[in-house]
Amino acid sequence: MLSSSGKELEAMVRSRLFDAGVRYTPGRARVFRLMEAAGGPRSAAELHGIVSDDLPLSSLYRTLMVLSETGILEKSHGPEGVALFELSEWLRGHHHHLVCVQCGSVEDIDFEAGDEQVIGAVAERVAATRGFRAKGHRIDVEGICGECAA
Amino acid sequence: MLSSSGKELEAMVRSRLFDAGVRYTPGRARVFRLMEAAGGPRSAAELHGIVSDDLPLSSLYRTLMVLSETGILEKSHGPEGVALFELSEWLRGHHHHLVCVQCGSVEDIDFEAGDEQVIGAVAERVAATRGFRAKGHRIDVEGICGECAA
DNA sequence: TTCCTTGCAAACGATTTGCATTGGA
DNA sequence: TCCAATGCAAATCGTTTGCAAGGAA
Repeated sequence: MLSSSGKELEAMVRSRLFDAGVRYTPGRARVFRLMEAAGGPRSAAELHGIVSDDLPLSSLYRTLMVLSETGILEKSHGPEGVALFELSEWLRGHHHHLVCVQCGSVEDIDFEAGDEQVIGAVAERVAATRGFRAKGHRIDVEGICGECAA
Repeated sequence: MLSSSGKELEAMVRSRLFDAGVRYTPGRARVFRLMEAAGGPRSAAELHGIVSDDLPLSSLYRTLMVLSETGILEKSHGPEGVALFELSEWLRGHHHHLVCVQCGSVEDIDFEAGDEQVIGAVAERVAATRGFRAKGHRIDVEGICGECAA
């Protein structure tokens, strides 16, 4: 679940961009709202498909880069290597992903606090045995989504 | 830890390639041994750096593709989007990764059986609430490696 | 001989960048 | 006025592919 509602999030984004000396333009607002509405990581191509009308790919990429550099979005990569973007954790809240190995869809999923705590503890303990200081973890649950199972 | 030792693994690879009607050539053996020796996922560029002498990138890519298609290797993507390859689970055994957010290095890490069981159960339970049938999971523990912390 | 494999060079596709233009504060 | 933001086209870079030559069965 999102940690705050629309207006609040937008205010947080606006102020972070301001602090970075970057304008909150209509184009950026548009991309931000798309990401807010998305239920998981999205590729530039998918986003472009939605706003295909008047938003050049290069501008979209530039917007995604600015939002990533300012910490609004986080960038990752799907199984085929295409870049995927999603709201970063301080806006969206900590979560994981359900990845369908059949159709490739990716959905956000929230674990319960208790489960998170257990997993975090395991991660820290195991990492420590290698002189590694754990800061966080990323989990992809792989399987078959409802659509594909039907 | 690897589930079997060198000779055994090679025999498994050889027979799987044979079943697929693919030859176990010196070039493929060479790449396989590199992957066996690697302690984590490796990019084509990294591998090429090791055998730079006489192995064209295109041949290396083709070898990696053949080994992936036959299930010897698994392909994923690093934070910058470059393709990474590693021995697949039936050869290497189930494991996870320690990812250093500073230098980008990726090391294999084995969780204890008990921890795996707990995590697997959580993943299945959570996935089920979304009509998703969990088959497995992938965990990246992010943090600072010993080298970078020093 | 018949396929599979290899190397080279060319092709690809996703992403990035140079540059001139537009627009907001 | 001034600097950031935009659009377009061209450039990049990792990766893939066509094609002809080399080799094993």
